[in-house]
Amino acid sequence: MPARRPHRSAPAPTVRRTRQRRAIRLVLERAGRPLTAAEVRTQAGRHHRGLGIATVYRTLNALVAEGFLVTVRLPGEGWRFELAGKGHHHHFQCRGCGQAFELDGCPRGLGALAPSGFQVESHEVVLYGRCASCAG
Amino acid sequence: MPARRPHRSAPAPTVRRTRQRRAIRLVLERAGRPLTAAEVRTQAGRHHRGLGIATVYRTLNALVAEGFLVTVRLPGEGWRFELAGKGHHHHFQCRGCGQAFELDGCPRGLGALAPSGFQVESHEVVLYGRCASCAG
DNA sequence: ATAGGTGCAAACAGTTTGCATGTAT
DNA sequence: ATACATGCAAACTGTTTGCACCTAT
Repeated sequence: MPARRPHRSAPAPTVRRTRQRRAIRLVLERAGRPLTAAEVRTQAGRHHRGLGIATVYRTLNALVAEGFLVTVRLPGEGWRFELAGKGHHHHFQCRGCGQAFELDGCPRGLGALAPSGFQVESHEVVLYGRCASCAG
Repeated sequence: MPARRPHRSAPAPTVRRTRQRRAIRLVLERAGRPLTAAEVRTQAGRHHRGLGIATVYRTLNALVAEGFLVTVRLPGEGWRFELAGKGHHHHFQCRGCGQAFELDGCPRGLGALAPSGFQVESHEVVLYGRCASCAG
């Protein structure tokens, strides 16, 4: 029987404040829209040269685990990350620049589309078109 | 100046009827819902052992190019393929079995969700929950 | 001093492509 | 007979993981 670690002694794993993490958090806080890992790397890389993509993913996933970010997936696209706590909303993707944006509001009566016997638990809505910059 | 190929002489590339293509078309015709390449391979493979995944993709993409199939992409999922010509519709994905199903109808007023300055060109709606089999 | 973080490169999954062989025409 | 189709393996993209080195604590 292996010696059991004494109760209450598990050292809370220290979360360190590194330059990379500061930069990544800052980028997300300022974005106001969901960002891909590549977008985060590019934007954070302006302040911190040579930021590795693995570090970006690890940090983003850690921020999701601690509840600071949530993930967003659009059809045919990779992971995006946005600030948590915004409540139910949907997204818009621009066909010009490819960027994703947040939308307010939610259409009603979506559940009525499901055939009988199907139980609807949640839904996603994505609008496509041109963002304000690309439409101009 | 390179010798130009004579007008009207391009030999129309013959499309061959192979066992694999028959099987793949048949699977899609009978599915009644969008299938992944892996699903197509499994189902076609019942009639044709040892069907290569590359052949499945090449055939599916050819069938899309000739207008027999259309592609469907759900958030976080790979390509799916369904029969063309069904008109505008959306999809349901079961959280139990992961399968995708077609829905009828379309909610109105989605465009109203977009902020001013954004031009909405199209939209996607995906419902999630449990299909009739998985809900039972 | 030490646990945790970083960057590189390798591993991975889904999809596509190159090439030698097979086969419908 | 010929050109298109197939199957395997390699290439590719986006994401994750292993590992030696680095650094905040």
